Amino acid sequence: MRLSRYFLPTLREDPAEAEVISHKLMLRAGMIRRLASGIYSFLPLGLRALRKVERIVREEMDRAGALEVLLPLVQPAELWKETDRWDRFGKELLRFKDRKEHDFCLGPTHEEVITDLVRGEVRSYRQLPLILYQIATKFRDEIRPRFGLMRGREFIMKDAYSFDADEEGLDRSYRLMYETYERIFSRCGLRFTAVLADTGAIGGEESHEFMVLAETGEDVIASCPSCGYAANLEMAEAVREYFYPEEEERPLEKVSTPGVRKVEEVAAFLGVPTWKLVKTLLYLVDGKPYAVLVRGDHELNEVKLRRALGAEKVEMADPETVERLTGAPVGFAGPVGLSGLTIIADKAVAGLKNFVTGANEEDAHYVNVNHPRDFKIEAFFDLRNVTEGDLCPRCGKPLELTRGIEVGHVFKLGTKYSEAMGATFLDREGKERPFVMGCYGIGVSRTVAAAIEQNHDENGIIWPLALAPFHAALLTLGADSDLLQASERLYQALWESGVEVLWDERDERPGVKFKDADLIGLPYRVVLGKKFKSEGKVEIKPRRGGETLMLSPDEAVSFLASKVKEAQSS
RNA sequence: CGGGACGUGGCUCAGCCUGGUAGAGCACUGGGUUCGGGACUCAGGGGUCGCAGGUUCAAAUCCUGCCGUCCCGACCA
Repeated sequence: MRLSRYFLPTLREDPAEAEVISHKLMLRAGMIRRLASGIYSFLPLGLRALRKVERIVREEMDRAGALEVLLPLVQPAELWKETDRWDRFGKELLRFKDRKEHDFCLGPTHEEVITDLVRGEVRSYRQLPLILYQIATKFRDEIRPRFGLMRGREFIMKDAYSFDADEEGLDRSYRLMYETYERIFSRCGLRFTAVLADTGAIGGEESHEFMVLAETGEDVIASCPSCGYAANLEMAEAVREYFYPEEEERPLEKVSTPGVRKVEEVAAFLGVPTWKLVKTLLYLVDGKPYAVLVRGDHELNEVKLRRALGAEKVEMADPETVERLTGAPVGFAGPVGLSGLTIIADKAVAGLKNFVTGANEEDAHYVNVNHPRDFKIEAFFDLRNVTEGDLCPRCGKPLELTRGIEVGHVFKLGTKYSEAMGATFLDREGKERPFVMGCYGIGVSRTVAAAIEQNHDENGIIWPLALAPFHAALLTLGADSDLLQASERLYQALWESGVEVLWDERDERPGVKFKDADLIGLPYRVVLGKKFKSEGKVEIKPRRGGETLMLSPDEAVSFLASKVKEAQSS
């Protein structure tokens, strides 16, 4: 492609709308443009990168024996009512009516549609297992879209669904998809890890997330360098036991703490360490009030809370509810004297002596609180986020916390959807049974952003060869006809030998070409300039750094062709 | 949904507090010089100052409402 004829509007300055690096760079490199909040157009360069991811996904899914379909974006409400998700799915489900006043939604995911398709067509265990997938646009009306393609409302996703006759079959399909995902992200040239995950709103039994490791990731991963255990925060079990020093229980005492609410403020005010405080968090769990106790220096994890109580929905009580339950404004809740709700606690609270809590009274705290002397805890659970220093639940060595971007998610769904929708087949004995299902997603557009988030420097993107929109940039520095003719011959020869090259033959100064080349970050930069005129050599420089090669045009072609071939066969 | 910030040529922003003929840099068009890390110069084109109302002799500027965008939080592949 000749750059003078390409559509590549690069920006020299960071656009005001972007905060994270991948978003800034994608805008600056002319890959995407925003149409509305969380909704983006792909420009030619961005589309080429997207297609690279899609192609790898497609090849690997096909290799695994999955079959590609294309399902509708617009879906009728009736289908969603069958699984009750019409009511249960939050506002992310964008609903609307057609001209006949029939309810529809934009598909945020396609379990209902695929289950409907399969229940109509698949009758026998002999047709199983079946794995169907699509690469398509999804729409989720996110509460707060942000970070460009990382959390858009409209996005490209690969979603796959497996149908098996039994649990063993599901295990095989799940394993197959897990391995396929490892192949996909390896081929993309990304550093990633698979972690244990919660199944969330989609529901199901077992789940792993595939995380691209990047400092700027939204998710925290707990991993164990010794044994390879890895889980996201919701799943990482806090196994560390605390043995508190023997202390005599001192008498309960109410102290005045005017205007002091936050843990750090209270600790500083009373001159005690933050771990001697116990936070009392008020929650509505499926509508019922709970007081949840967590040590002052720990953080409650709501997903753990939901799971511990087997609840559908947990939400923090609003200030009015807090006041009604405790008789005090937010910031002074405590377990002593609380009634009409259930008190539970994180395990780390067990055995803590003479701690500090709110007094359910404005500007007052209790000191020397003791359990069970002063109040009663119904049950202890693992409710807190692990922190640096927590121990691996599998091998007991210290855990490390790193950040990642979720690009893939695999679930075992079981029969949740097939039962709800009456999707059944006849087994060997002629008995009707629901399909045992799995579902497997990859955020395709997010993967592009994650790749940039993981691979960039102060000058721009540094594409992994497998995802690069072009393999190389050819810069012609100068406009004399010899140079242009030699460049054109090289350009043709590169394409003919399988090297996708973007030729910058614009009438621009060298600095402009170098800056743009760095910004769009193609893996190799090939320069024809002075050295070519004097010595007949072209300059090849890897974008990632490393030595610059001076080669003849023929050598340059075979060098780049071999690099490309190498990457494609890995 | 709560809190905060912002909205002025395609982009980045100044001007607003203290009302008085709409600006800069980049980008774009034409000329000249330049040519290995975002050149210089001359001449140009391009703006309902987010929208609607109000105050005023006069509103980008002050007031009210709405819309949009971004950030933090709750939520989520």
